[in-house]
Amino acid sequence: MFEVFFSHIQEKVSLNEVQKDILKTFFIPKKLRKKQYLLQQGDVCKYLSFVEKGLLMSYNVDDKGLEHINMFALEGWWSSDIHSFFTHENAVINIEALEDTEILMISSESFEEMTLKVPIMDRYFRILFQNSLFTKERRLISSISHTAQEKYIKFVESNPALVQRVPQNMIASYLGIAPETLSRIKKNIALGK
Amino acid sequence: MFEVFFSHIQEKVSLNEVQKDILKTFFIPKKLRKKQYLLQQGDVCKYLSFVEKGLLMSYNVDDKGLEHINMFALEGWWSSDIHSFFTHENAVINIEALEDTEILMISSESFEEMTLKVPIMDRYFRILFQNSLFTKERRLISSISHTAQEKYIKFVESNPALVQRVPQNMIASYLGIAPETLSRIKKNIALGK
DNA sequence: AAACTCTATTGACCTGGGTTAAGCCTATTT
DNA sequence: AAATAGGCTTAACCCAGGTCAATAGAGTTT
Repeated sequence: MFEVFFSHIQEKVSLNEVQKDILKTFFIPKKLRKKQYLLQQGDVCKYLSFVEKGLLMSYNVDDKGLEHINMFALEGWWSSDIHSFFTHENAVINIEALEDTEILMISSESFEEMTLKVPIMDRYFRILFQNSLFTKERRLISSISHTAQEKYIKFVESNPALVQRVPQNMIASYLGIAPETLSRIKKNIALGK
Repeated sequence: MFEVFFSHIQEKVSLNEVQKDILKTFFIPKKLRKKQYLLQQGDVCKYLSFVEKGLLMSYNVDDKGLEHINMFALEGWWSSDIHSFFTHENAVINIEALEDTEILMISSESFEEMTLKVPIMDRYFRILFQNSLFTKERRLISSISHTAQEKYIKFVESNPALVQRVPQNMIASYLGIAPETLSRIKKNIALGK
């Protein structure tokens, strides 16, 4: 159950067996069925979750009632409404399983305790957040300076696994374009642009 | 010189005098004149900088030669090309002073050493990055689901200080809209939308 | 296998905001 | 104080991509 988990953490910091055993006590394994919610907008996000197997997506519904996918989380990714998790304010996103999924969850109280008992986890999450930060930065730049077609091409290049596993209308939503537009883009690309 | 600096850090973690003295040895004070570059696209970003006084902006030039402002940094904010700073790859952004500015800089080697000598700084930066992460997330959601006018109104609400200190065309660039559009939006708002 | 439900495609039409270009106003610079 | 530059506004025009609507598989349910 913890294979993917420890291997991902050890890409960033090293852990000894004692630390691993302590970590295991803080995380709760959970299985989600396809289409099952992990979090609903308006609830407080009590857990930060690591995907061991499967696929999650998070999305928000805007003031006009439109859904926008914010992020997908494959094996080895974390998912949560970070703001809600750390402040206990209401979540602004929904998290849903796109496939049957196995996760490891930690509550915010446990998170606090974990960083005190295994301080190197502050370092792990510092590195994790700093990496996500620059990925988001790139996405933000891309959302402003690229055309819909350029965004799609970049997405396919950097997320080949998702293209296989996620329906096309969800990729459109993630890219912030209409599904009809994505369909036309694919046609253009097939015709050699 | 370190007043704003320590007060900001101590909003997130507490430091004793010994830790403060150690930290002081890692940071280099520097003064920048208005319009002076702190970093240019293509160079490696050697420093992470904290703004004690003044105002920085970072921007990138896209494939089409268009400039996009990514972020402003007022007193109490950090600025750098995080990715370049941590990986030593070439920076994709420029950082420039919009006013005469005083900063505290730390090199990446010093950063590493600092986190080893004062491990609570891993925690400080974990919290800092996690907060920036959710701010970026919000901006990304906003860039997709709001109209140009809504984006501007939100910006004014959440950044009143910047509206005073930054020229309008730069705010337009930050919001990803044409300066002409922003001018029209302000007119609309003045006319009661 | 018929009835639903989801997803993708295609066409016709429309609009928010980009582009181009001109003119104006306020600071700097010389 | 004249010249130059940077910033702001306005108008005319245009287009990438959104919206609406119809059609058609592909997968599920009864």
